[in-house]
Amino acid sequence: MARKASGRPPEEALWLWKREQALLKTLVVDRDTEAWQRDPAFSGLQRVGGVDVSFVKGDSVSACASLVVLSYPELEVMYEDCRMVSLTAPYVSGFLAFREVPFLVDAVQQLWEKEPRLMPQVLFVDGNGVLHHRGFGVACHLGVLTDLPCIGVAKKLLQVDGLENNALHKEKIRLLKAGGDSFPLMGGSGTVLGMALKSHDHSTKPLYVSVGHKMSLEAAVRLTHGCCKFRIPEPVRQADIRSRDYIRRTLGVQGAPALRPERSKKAQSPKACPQGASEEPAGTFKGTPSGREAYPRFSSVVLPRLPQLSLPLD
DNA sequence: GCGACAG
DNA sequence: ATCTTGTCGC
Repeated sequence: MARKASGRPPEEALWLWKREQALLKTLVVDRDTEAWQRDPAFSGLQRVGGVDVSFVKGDSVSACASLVVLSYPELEVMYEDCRMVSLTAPYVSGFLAFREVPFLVDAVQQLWEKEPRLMPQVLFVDGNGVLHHRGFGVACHLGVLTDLPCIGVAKKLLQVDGLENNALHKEKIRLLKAGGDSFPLMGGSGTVLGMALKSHDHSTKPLYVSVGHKMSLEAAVRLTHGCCKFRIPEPVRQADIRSRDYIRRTLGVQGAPALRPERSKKAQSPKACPQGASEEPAGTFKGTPSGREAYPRFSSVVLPRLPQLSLPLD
């Protein structure tokens, strides 16, 4: 029952999405807002979060959205939430957030309701922040909707505003010596959109870090390096590993030759991990008249619902 | 036809 | 994103 991907949205929808991005972009804060962000050792920082969405192989609709929270600086998982969702919007470069962000916001919202003390003080997002076609990537989008500091971490350079993955760029990468080394990514307008970061000593491919929300680029790069045990920042890496694992166990019985006849979909709770209450797949926009509003919009709907940001005191 | 294309 | 085994290195 692998549903197929919707084609490219009509220009009408893309126009609305661009308008949405332009509106929300005015709310982005691209500087440090928390004391720990300026501390040389990030003292005061205790919880870092990561989000990711993994897909079912032959299906472009079924996916697993995950949110994990790790302790800092130990980087041990203290919270995990994986849930199957049905994506409605197709993937369109430049509009990734409209496909994935609603589910990530839900996950954050649920964490706030059930384990507010575990709310991360910063979120690592798989994708770009201001390093984006219109300066508002998925990391900015999630940051604004949740009001949490966010860092965009992409694995490939998004070639926008004059940025090119050309010979010169590759040479700069080759010159990065040790983990933590980086160089600025300057857009055509002379603005630094992000940094290419060698996340650890023996990594060939850099990470492309950009500001998502409520954090300076300098702090974002420094913290990203501080969260890398491997090339991918541990919060995002754990979210990725666990979401894929969840999928593998969810349809492992049906997908491959059943080695274990008695294996339903019940196995999940290593730590303090709510496994998505196993209800109907989220993302099936209920109060939506079928036919109209083919794609979700949420800014003005979600913002008022979110709780006031007041970091839990320990 | 060719290059781009976050996830 | 996903399709995919072994292999080289610490």
